[in-house]
Formats: sequence, structure tokens, C-alpha cells
Amino acid sequence: MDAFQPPGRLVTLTDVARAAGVGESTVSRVLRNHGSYSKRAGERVAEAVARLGYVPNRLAGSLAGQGASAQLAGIVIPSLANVVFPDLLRGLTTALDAEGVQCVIGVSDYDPDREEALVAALLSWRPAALLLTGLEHNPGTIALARAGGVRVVEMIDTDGAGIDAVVGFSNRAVGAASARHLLARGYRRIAYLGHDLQVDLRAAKRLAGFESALAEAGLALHGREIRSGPSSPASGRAGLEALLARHPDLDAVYFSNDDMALGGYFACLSAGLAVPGRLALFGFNGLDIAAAMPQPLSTVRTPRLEIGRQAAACLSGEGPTTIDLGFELIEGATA
Amino acid sequence: MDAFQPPGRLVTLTDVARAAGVGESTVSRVLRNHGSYSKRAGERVAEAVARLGYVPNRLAGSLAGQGASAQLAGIVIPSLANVVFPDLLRGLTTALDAEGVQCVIGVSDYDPDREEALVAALLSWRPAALLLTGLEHNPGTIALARAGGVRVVEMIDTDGAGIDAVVGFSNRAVGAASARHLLARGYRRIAYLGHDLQVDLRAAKRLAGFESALAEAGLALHGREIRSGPSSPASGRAGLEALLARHPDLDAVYFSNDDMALGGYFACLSAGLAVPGRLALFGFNGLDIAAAMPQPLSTVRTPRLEIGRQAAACLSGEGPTTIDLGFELIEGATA
DNA sequence: AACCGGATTGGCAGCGCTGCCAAAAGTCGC
DNA sequence: GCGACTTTTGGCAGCGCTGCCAATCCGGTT
Repeated sequence: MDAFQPPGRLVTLTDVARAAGVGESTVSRVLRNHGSYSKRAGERVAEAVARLGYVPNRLAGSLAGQGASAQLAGIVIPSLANVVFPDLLRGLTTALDAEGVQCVIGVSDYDPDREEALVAALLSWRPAALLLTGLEHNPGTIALARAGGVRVVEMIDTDGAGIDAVVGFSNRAVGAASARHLLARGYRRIAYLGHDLQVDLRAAKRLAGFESALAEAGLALHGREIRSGPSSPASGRAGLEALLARHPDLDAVYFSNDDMALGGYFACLSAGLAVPGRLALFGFNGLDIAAAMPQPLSTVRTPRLEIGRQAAACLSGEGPTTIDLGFELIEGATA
Repeated sequence: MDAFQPPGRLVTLTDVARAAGVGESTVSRVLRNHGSYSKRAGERVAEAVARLGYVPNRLAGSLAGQGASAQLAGIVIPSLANVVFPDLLRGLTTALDAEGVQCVIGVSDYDPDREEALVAALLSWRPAALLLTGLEHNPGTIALARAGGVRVVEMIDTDGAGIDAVVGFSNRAVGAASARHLLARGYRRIAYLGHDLQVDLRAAKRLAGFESALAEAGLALHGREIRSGPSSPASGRAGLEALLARHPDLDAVYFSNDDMALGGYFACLSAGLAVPGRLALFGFNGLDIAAAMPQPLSTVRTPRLEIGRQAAACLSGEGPTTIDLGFELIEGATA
């Protein structure tokens, strides 16, 4: 890889063709291993590529290629602050990298307008697929996605109608299962502690499922605390303290997720409240950390990595599909 | 945005020009707000764009534009499982999105060969910049980056020589400061508990700094436990138990990061060991969760978001730069 | 020796856009 | 109302690659 090119101009396929003494099309065929070429041609091209340090220009390649869609996947997630989404990304990148597909990502901060802007920006790279989070989008987002002529996969949530493919689990069902678990254990004065529901629509669906299961048992929430801002252990800790001050007779708390629940657990440790004797705690997500606690957290484990993998697998498919990957209730020792 | 296009063919700039009754160059000028055009032309183009639902093709745009480098940033991080990297990404995407730069990411799994392959793949999109993690790379990776004619920013670590720009902090200094803190508090029988050092070179640098500070005080590590696999609270918990079984007389443990330390703290809670009276714990990273613990963890907070932001800011710069953003030692209550 | 079918090859248009240039349309002062 | 400007505009080459087509090569047949 000697650099005898005039700096400023990168090595092109034409340069390689000249160096190898073959035509451009032959170089293209060899590089993509597509069409037939002789062994000798293959060797000469490989040698020239190595010698010149050629890196193909995929912008040009995708533009020229038919369908003109790039080996790119456009991904929009609402946040990177919650472990869920990095996990999702992990599943996605692992599966996509294996197929030589690159990931272009955007973070919407739970803002549908930003999501729409990001979708437009991502579509301008003519990705082969668009991976969104959740089922609720601006009408404009949906129109863009439809018009973009790309495969659309909506991840995490299956409670509702999708644009194209949907991979996830039912958040309502998670909420209902969590409520039934608490009810079965005899808890009756149950509060909810969560972060902003306007923003996290899937947390709102879980709560709706939770409340309707309570209602089936003739009960209602015994208090609720909604903290502004993102979920975090600190927020969960402060939230539980506020909740207990208002409703000292609570016997269980359902948290919007494990981060909040962990904060609640810390609050109990600090206040010397026995868990679950005095107060039961129930989370959501099934983080690793929840399992390492002195008392493993009672929670619901979601198949985050698997959602990413399956979503990646969906790209090659066609037509509407819904894949419900379910969830696993972990009994733990806090409820 | 009515869809009277023949499906299969996306709207092009030429379509917009025809619909607006102007030339292609005028459309291009209006869309990029570059060069001069009349108010009337602007309106007609805007109307046609909205009516046709035109999404520019940036593949073509970047290919045609001079310099031919795309408004893309190629990012390679070693992992998504550790909070550090999502945080870093968060800083990056926030800053880059504001400038209309999209992020293409790759995850190397701490494997230099995968990193090299990813760099090659990313360069094929002709990004404006390449953002790597750490300073240690394959020779091939460095050659590719150099030949690619892109701005290269290496993040997180400043202990060594960079290719181009470097943004981070000194991991050695973090280790040394941590050691000095423990020494100043009177701890003398100090062990190290970490995950795989072959793989996480920055953790190895912290340990080196830690040990050299111990050596200055005439001390050496009083035991060390290296867990295979990634860092996690579960691993930290099991590791601490193993460590204590071998060295029951330990008075402090330095962990490779907060995840491990949290697991260690849980182990102490479970075993009824007083922290820090019987055993002091010291972490690294300064996670939110560490601050929400009943006893805030003693640790070092790293400027992860800020590294992302500064790295993004570096892209517009030129020439070698090193930005050391330092770190903050948090006294906490566990050491 | 002429012929045939398949494997291999090179030339070239064109993907959708931008940069450049020259032409056209305004603008102003006198 | 006319020249000397400035602003606005459209045409077109070309970015680096791929797909298509026709040309060439090769080995075996007749």
C-alpha cells in the first residue's frame, strides 16, 4: 500500500483497472465476486487492490446499482440513556454486520418531530431498511417511510398496527402479568412509580395493562408518582420517598423499569424497610444488575437482544409480519 | 404528498425541477440554500418538493459534491454492553445531529481485526470523519485511516500518541489518583478486581497507574482477581467473593469499573461486611447509579458525554490536537 | 480447417446530483 | 432610453461505480 497517488485524490476503480491491466468491469466483477472472471484476472486485481490500497466507494456503487438502495440500515431509537436501546442496537449491529450492512443511527429523544426529521435524513441515504422504535409516529413519518420504498421494521412494541414488519412483545401484557403476580402474592395497596408517560408511550401501555388487571380484581392503584425527566435510580429513590410520605400504608410498588426499581430498593435499604415484608418492589426489563442484587429484583425480562436480531432478520423478508417474542416474569425476591 | 409516481421510481431532483418549472441547478441551489435565487424560485421549488414528497438522494449529492466526502461520521466503539459507550455516542450524536451529520456506527467487540474491517467498511461510505476508541490499533487500521483522507479522532484515552486528534483523559492518571486516595485514607492491603485486561487496554492502563502509585508508597497489590468476560455486577459480586476467600485480610478493593464495584457492594451487603469499615470499595466511571446507592460509591467520574461533544467539535478542526478533559474523583462513602 | 457454444472481457451509458459557465433578466444612473 | 452593472438562471459535464451488450477468446467438434 504505497502512497504514490497525488494526495487529495483517492484511488478509484479505474486506477485499479489500469494497474491490473484489465477493464473496469472486470475489476467490478472480481471485487463483488459477481459474474464470471478468470483466475488470472482475479489475482491481478487482488494484487493491484492491495498494492494501491483501494477502498471501494460505496456511494458510487449504491448509486449505480439497481434499486439504488444502499447496504445501509437506518435506525431511529428514542434514547441512549436507557440500557434497553443499547441492548437493542447490540442485537441489531451483530446481525447486520454479519451481512455487511452498516447501521446509520439517529436518536430522537422521544420526540416524534425529531423522529420525523431523522427519518427524512436517514432516507436520504437510500437505506435498504428503516428500523423504528414503537408503533406511534407522526403521520408525516409514516408517509415518508411508505414513500421511501424501504422495508420498515418497528421494534419493541406489538400493541397496535404497524407499517410493515413489527418485532417485539406486548407491553400491555407485561403490565397485566406484573399486576397478576403482585395480586397472587397477596399485595393489595399497590402504587405505581414511573417517569414521564407522555413521552414513554410503552411505559404508559404497561401501566394501562397493569391497571386493567387490577380492575379485574376489583382494585385500583393505591397512589401513583410520576417523575419528570428520564428514568434513573436517583429518580426512583426520590420518587419512592415521596410516594411513601403520601401513602405510608403501601404494601407494593410497580416501577416503570428496573432503574427506577433499583433506586426504590436503595431507598428501602436506607430507610430500613424490609423488602418484601414491609414493601414489595416490582420492576421491568430484567437488567443484569437486578439479578446481582442481594435480593434479586422481581421483574420482567424482555428479549432485547433477540428483538434486535429478529428485526435484522426481518430485513430480508417481505410483506407485513408481526413477531411477538414474549417476555419472562422473574420471581426474584422483592415481590 | 400524493403518490402519483410510478411506484418503484423515487422522485428525483429532475422531477422537482420539471414540476416547479425551473432548472435543476435552481432546485439544487434552493435546497441547499447555496448560491443566489429569487424568492419566487424558492417558493415554487418548496411547493413542488412538498407536493411530490421529494427526499434528496445524498448518495448522489455526496458523490457529485467536491471533495466527495459525505456528511457522515464513521464511528467505531468496542462495545455497547458497557454504559460508557452509549454515553459517548449520546454526546456524539447530539453534537453531530445539530450539524446535519449522520452517524454510521460499528461495534468491534474489542477485537482489533474487527476494528480494521469496520474502518474499511466505514471508509467506503467516504465519511467526513472517523471516530475511533482508544489509541491502540492494527497497523492496517492506521494505514487505512491515513489513506482515507478523513479527519480521525481517537476518543477516551490520552496516554500515548494519536493519529490525528485525540479527546479523552489519562487512564494512568485516573489509576494513580485512585490509589493515592485509598492510601491517604489509610488502606494498605488493597486488591484489584477487574475484567479481561488483554481486551480492555484502558483498564490495563488504569491498573498500571494504580500500581505505580502504590509502588511509590512502597506497596504492592495485595491480591488481584481477573474475571473473564465483560464487566458486570454479577461478575463483580462473584469476583469479590473469590477474592475474599483467598485474601481474607483485605482492607480495600479497586475495581475496574462501577459495574464491578456495584456487584462487590452487593456481595458485602449479602455477607454483612461493613463498608468501608471492614472493606473499602473504589470504582471507576461515576455512573448515576453509584450516586443513588445507600452509600454513594467512591469512584472517578469520567466526562463521557463531554468527550463525545468535544470529539464532534474536533471534526471541523484541522491538524493534530489533544484535548485532555480530565476527570473528577468522587469521595463517596465506600472508601 | 472451419465451426460452435460457453466463458471471459471491455466499452459505455447512466444512476442523481453538484460545480462551472455563459446566457438571460433585472437594476441603476444619467 | 441606453450602457454598465449585478443578480438569477439553465445547460451540461462528470463524480465512481454497475449493468448491459457486443466482442473476443478458448477448447472441443465435425
